[in-house]
Amino acid sequence: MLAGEPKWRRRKEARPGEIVAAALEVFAEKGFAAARLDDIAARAGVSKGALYLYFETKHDLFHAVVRDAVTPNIDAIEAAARAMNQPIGPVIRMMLGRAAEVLITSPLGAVAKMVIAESRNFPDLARVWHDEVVERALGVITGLIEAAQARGEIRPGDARFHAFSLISPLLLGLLWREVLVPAGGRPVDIRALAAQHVETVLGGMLSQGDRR
Amino acid sequence: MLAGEPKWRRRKEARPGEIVAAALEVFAEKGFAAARLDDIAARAGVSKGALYLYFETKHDLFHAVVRDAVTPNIDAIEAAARAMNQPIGPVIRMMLGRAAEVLITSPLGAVAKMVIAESRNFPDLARVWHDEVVERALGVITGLIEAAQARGEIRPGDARFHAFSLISPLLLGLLWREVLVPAGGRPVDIRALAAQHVETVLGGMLSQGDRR
Amino acid sequence: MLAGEPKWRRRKEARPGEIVAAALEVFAEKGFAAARLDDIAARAGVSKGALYLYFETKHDLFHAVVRDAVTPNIDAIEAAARAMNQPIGPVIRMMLGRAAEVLITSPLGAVAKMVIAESRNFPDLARVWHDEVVERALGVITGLIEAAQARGEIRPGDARFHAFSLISPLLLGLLWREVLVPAGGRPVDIRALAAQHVETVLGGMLSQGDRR
Amino acid sequence: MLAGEPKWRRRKEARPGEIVAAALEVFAEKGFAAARLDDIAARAGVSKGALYLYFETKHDLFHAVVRDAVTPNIDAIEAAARAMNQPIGPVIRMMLGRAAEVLITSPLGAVAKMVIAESRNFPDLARVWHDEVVERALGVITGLIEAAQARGEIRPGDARFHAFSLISPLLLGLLWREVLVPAGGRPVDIRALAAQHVETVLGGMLSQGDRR
DNA sequence: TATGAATGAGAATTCATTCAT
DNA sequence: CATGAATGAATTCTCATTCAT
Repeated sequence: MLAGEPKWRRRKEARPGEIVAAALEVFAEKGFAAARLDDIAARAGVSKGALYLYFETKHDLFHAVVRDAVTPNIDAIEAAARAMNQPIGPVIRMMLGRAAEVLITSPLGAVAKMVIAESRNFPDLARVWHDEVVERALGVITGLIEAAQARGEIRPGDARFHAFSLISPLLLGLLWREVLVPAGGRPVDIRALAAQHVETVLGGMLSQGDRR
Repeated sequence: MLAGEPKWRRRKEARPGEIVAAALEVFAEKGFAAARLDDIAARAGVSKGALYLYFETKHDLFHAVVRDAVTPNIDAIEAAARAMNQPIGPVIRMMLGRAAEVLITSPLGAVAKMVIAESRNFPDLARVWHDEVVERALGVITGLIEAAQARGEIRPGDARFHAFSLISPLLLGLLWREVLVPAGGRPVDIRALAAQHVETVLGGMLSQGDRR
Repeated sequence: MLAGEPKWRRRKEARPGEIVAAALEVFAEKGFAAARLDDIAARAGVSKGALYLYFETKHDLFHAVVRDAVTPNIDAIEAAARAMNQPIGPVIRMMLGRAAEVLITSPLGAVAKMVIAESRNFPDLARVWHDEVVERALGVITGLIEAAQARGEIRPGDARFHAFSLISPLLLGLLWREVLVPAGGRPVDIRALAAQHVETVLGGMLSQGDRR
Repeated sequence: MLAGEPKWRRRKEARPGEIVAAALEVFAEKGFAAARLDDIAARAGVSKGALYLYFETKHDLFHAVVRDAVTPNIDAIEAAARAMNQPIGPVIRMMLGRAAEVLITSPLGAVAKMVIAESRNFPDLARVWHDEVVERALGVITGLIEAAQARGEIRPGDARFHAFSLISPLLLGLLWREVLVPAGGRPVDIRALAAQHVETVLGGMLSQGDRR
């Protein structure tokens, strides 16, 4: 070994992130209960004991995984809400396109699966998802629709239901990819699905004169 | 315990069903790994050992739970496919209404959650769902849409994507009820959601002359 | 089914014997602890509950198996002791030949294996074997040798050791057959082994003038 | 517990040996199936879980016990084969004396008992014994005898049977000590038995001129 | 008598967590 | 900080024994 070269590099800063990343993989693969800390430690390149330097318990680590996946996306959603005064058609197209992009490229799908699976065992995580992700995204879209209805761009009808109508194929696509493709289902082109869906729904939602 | 009350009673016929019902509850509540056979036995009013008279392993019992929930619904889907030559609007309205009814009143929601959660640990169950439930339902609807497109009732566009568009809010509603309502989310009226959604989507899908 | 023909034949008398025979097979195959009463019952063509009509416990059944194998052989040994006043050579040849025959054709080998295996868990069975089988057989032979020594037919030396010398290859052959042949060992011709052994040992034991 | 006394100590090197030793005791006492890992752990001064740090399963531990007892004795046997060109009488006397010593002072007796008991459940262990212990020892002695027959020192006759004749009282003595002495049998002086037996058998085997 | 469904104590095995090093 | 040996509570699965039928 070369003198002066440290046996291992101190990475106090990086460690928690690496552990969370490894944990995400293992939790997504096995589910919370079936995931073994041994595996997570091994995948993070760390000893089992080291996990406990950064996280109090397995539950704690799971929380961190979910929160870490949620946090960055909150801001993205908030930002999207700025463009609220544009004509609704292009706004919706843009938002769904962007949302599809996020879902495809981030681990949100895997985390969503975990939250669904463990919602009864970790009610607080389900609450975080509800409050910070779902309700927020839904609120933004519902707000856009209500404003558009007020302007006469969109036909009357429950704005929240309209938001559900718009978002839901993304969830379906997500779970399809996470659950059914590994089981032999043919892959779904989420972007294309979202694009066609938006046009269909806009076609049904927009007032006669606003079809564009 | 009342004197003269037998410690147990022979129930060979009824037992498996009772056990599967109890197992469904516990698995839905805790997930596969976290569910304890003790709890399942207790909820079924049976000793732990009795479980093994009817099911070889915990895995086996889980399989039985999923299959028992799937089987009866397969026929319902098949039956729905008969009405294929009606004008598409009423047919779609009827089918989605009926599907919403089934999802609301059957344990399919809970089972879907379990399948999503354990898709990696039980790939064969994910496959059963894919083949027997999802692909089948999707196939029926896709077929209807293609026929309607051939008749000029529905605009061009990927028929499978249209089917996704139609079905997806049901999945969202389902998971909303299973996951987010217990976490404090406000309940969703799945029937009303389905009703409004159908009208919106039909509005966007139907050709100009067919709006009805 | 022919009228008048009983569904099954009452065999109150035969049952215990059939059960013991089945138990011998299973115990010999698996050992006491690993033997399952289910298997014994099945092999005896009887329900598990029926076992308890004839034997109080699994231990009890094991006792019965060992005793049933031992009892008939005791008399044979006793009978052999009558011929004690013949010249020793032919007597020994005859006795060992007969013993080899018994060991080859009776389940004594299997039972011996069981007794060896369970001697610590069933000390009383080891005692029965010691008292009723081993010590008895040994006593007879030791007596014969002592008498022959008194007559000057056999050289001086510990008569009991001489008895050990004579008997031991039979035990070896027995265990060879039970243990090593199933593991790939080449079979031993116990009769031939006994025959050659007797001549060798007699050659060493007999006084000079008595070689015959 | 004394304050300051650690709940456990790191013993990575020593542990496996300690556990195997404890396991040998318990297996020899109870047999494989009836031995409880709890007992083994307690006797090794270790927690139940620690067993699984060193051995995958109970079967695995049993294997280790048998192999550990066999291995060192293989070399001893091989070494004994060097002296092959001496006159046969002294060689045989020496070998049997040494063998008796090994059997008396090593746990081979207990292990032999276990192998006999579990030969059907662990056929591979029976095979190891056959190949590594029995056949090897027998081979050496058979070889010696054949050489001596070629030199005319020993009378004609099946050399392998002669080897059986020589060895068998050791097995008898062994099992006597393991099985019958605990059941009340009077102890056997294996050394004296071996000594007298060798002389008797040599007396019958050696050619006329070679009696020494 | 005979059955076999049901029991429940017990055993092997796993794994989150701790702590001496 | 970091390690990983050790712990022990928890869990699945087995099987001798019982007892309603």
